[in-house]
Amino acid sequence: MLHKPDVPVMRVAADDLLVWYDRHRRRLPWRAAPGETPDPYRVWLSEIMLQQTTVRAVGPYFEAFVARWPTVAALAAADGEDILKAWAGLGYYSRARNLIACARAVAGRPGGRFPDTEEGLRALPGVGAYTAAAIAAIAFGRRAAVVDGNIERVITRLHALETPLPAAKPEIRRLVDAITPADRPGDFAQAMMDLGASLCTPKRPACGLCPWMKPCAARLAGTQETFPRKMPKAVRPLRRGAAFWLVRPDGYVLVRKRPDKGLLGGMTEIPSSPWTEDFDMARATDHAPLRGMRWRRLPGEARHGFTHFELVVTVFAADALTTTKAPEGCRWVRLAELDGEALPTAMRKIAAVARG
DNA sequence: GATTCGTGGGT
DNA sequence: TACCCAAGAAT
Repeated sequence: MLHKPDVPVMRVAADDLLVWYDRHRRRLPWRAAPGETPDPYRVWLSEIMLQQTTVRAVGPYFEAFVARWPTVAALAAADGEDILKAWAGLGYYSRARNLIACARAVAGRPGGRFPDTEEGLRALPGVGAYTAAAIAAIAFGRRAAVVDGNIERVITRLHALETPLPAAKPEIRRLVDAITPADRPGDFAQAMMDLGASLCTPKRPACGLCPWMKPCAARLAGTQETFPRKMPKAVRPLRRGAAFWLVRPDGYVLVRKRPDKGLLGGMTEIPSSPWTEDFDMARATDHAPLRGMRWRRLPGEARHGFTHFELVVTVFAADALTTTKAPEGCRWVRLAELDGEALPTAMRKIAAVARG
């Protein structure tokens, strides 16, 4: 099944990659200098932030977090709401909720230290197969098969692996495990990720500079850009909804905390209707947080793309009184302090439409 | 195994 | 413009 008589099987040398890495390693805020002992807290925090998130986007967030919460104990002792506010804009907010739970779990362990094995790490909230292996290897020098999106691309090209993702994951893991050295496993993992990020890129890989050019089966066949194979993805539907911008004459606006689970869980929102594909805009104000208001539809719309659907929100505005009580689950926030709230980007776009 | 879960930048 | 993609995890 896996035998490909037309593709020569070549020996892949971990050393060739490590030599390249020692010369070209990226300097990243969370990466310890050569010879220095990595801080498990910084390794963990960066790995959580980097899940499905670019290095560029993570940078400022990582710096802000370690400046404000220098240790896992400090993070564990922090107000959860402050952490959500600091995370706002980075996306995938369940990560922030798991971050809090994980910090508190670690702080409650003997010595307040992270587990130093892949298995122990895997049991922590928000730590899956990739992150557990990455922390074990990078922070604790454990030999572990680290497989992220970069490494999937590198490995499927190296072996010209025809199996489409995600079905290919178990085989990729075996192939990575087979070449992971006992010495410098953390550097090896980071080297493969650097390779995927800088040379073995999705488009126009720089094969001429690659330390693994010779053993790469896809390069030999000239098909490197076609890997990894992937299952076609579903079309993204369009959902619509309404948001309700209620302001008081003294400069307060009504906001609401979203349920802890689900989309934008635990974050602050401009009170909104559900978002559906068959939203009835004529009955939009049925979803308003307060009845009996003179809701007027504002010009323009807020558009935002989520992973699995496209969103278009129509904004309705009304004037409240200084004495208007906030409905259940809602609260008043000073307009000038709205930016400091745990507002996801989608909500900031809605606020921008409302404020003209 | 398939879905759900954000956001910004690159092409 | 309309995709694609990024140091994935939880359910």
